[in-house]
Amino acid sequence: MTIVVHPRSKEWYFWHKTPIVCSGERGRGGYRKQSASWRFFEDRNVKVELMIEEMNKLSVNLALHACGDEVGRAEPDRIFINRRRRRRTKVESKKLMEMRRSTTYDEMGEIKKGPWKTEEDEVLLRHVKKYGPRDWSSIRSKGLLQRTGKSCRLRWVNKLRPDLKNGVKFSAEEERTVIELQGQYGNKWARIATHLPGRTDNDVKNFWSSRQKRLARVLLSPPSHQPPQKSHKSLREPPALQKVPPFEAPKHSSSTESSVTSPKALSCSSSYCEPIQMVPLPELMNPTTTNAAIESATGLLDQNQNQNQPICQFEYTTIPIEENSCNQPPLPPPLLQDFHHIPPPPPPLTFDTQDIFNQLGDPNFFAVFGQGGTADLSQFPFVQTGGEGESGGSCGREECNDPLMMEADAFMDEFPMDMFDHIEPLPSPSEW
DNA sequence: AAGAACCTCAACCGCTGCTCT
DNA sequence: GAGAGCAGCGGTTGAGGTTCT
Repeated sequence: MTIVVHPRSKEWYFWHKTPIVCSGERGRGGYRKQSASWRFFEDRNVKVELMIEEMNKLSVNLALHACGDEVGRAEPDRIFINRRRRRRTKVESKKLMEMRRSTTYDEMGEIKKGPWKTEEDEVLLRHVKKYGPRDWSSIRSKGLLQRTGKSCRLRWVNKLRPDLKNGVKFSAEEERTVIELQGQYGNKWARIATHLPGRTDNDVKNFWSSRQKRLARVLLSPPSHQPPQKSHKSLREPPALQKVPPFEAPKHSSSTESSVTSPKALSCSSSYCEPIQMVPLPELMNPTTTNAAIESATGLLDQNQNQNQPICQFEYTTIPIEENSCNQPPLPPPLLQDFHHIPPPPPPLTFDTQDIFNQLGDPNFFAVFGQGGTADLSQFPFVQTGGEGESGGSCGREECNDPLMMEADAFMDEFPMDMFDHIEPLPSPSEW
């Protein structure tokens, strides 16, 4: 986290993954490190004391703009942080990128994070040339780069190492290899990568992860809602997904494991593996066969076929599916191999504004701010604490009394309309 | 044109195991 | 043998790009 101050506008940029813009007039009394909400910054390694001191010195008030994931509001003594996962528009993304490119920011002695610059790569390459790919931490101790040894090593291994197939998609052969080896070794990406020249463990991991997500989505999407590829996904399937020929792959031998929910069962650690015939992935795209295949593979068809609403149990979850889709002839069990590693369906959107307010209703939520306790709730304008307090004043609208009733956009409406007009790309440093 | 959904990939984090003192 | 430091690994996150609505 880095703090950037614009000398003219006195805007503060708290540089994390995304900037938070702070500007405006100072309230009476200046800032004090008082509110538990400062923890928000402390957790991000912001030098809070310095920040407060500087803010008081410059007489700037703090208002948090929505320029990324963090959204909040500030009052003279405290800051209210909310988090809102909002996808940036293209315009916002461009602005952000422009800001990042044009901003030179004070390192304040902190470790640099984020994307690598060409100059940094060059420094790293020079170091490796001279000393070999080792002593990563010495790069920082020698003052060559403000990066951790870990970060340097990662950069070298994943991007700078010679003979890497950067930007080259996995061939069908490579995909086959990964699938096969994953079945053999489990998620030992580094080990798998040793069989793939020019590929890193990160490459393999990313490939596998993408593939799993894709498969999971295909499996979880209701068959009846799959018109002749309304889902644009399979139109964009990578070639290998469509062309991977059948191949031999190990199979879990334990019949009891096939429907077990333990994640341990996901990897083929069993010593007894027998080769099975794999079904080409395009089969998975067929909604009429997929669910039946799952049922067949998990051995649940028999259990459920008498029920009115057929259920396809898949690993951890139970998925109601369309009646007719389970009446299709099942595929042979080998298809199971491909489903073993699919994670349970993701939870609902993790951290949107509604979640925030749900959490605000939970007394334990504020424990994360360190000073815990419901007594602190009064500091938060969106939480009804029973008493009147000053909290109500900061809200100014009756609907705010019920956090659960407050919509995300209503929260945004709390900001002055012109506040967001303030967000403009920083001028280039030369103009400062 | 704008937004949503999805994909890819770079980079970070936490943990583990190894090596050295 | 204990502890510190480091390298490596696997999981996760988030930015940016692409495609579709």
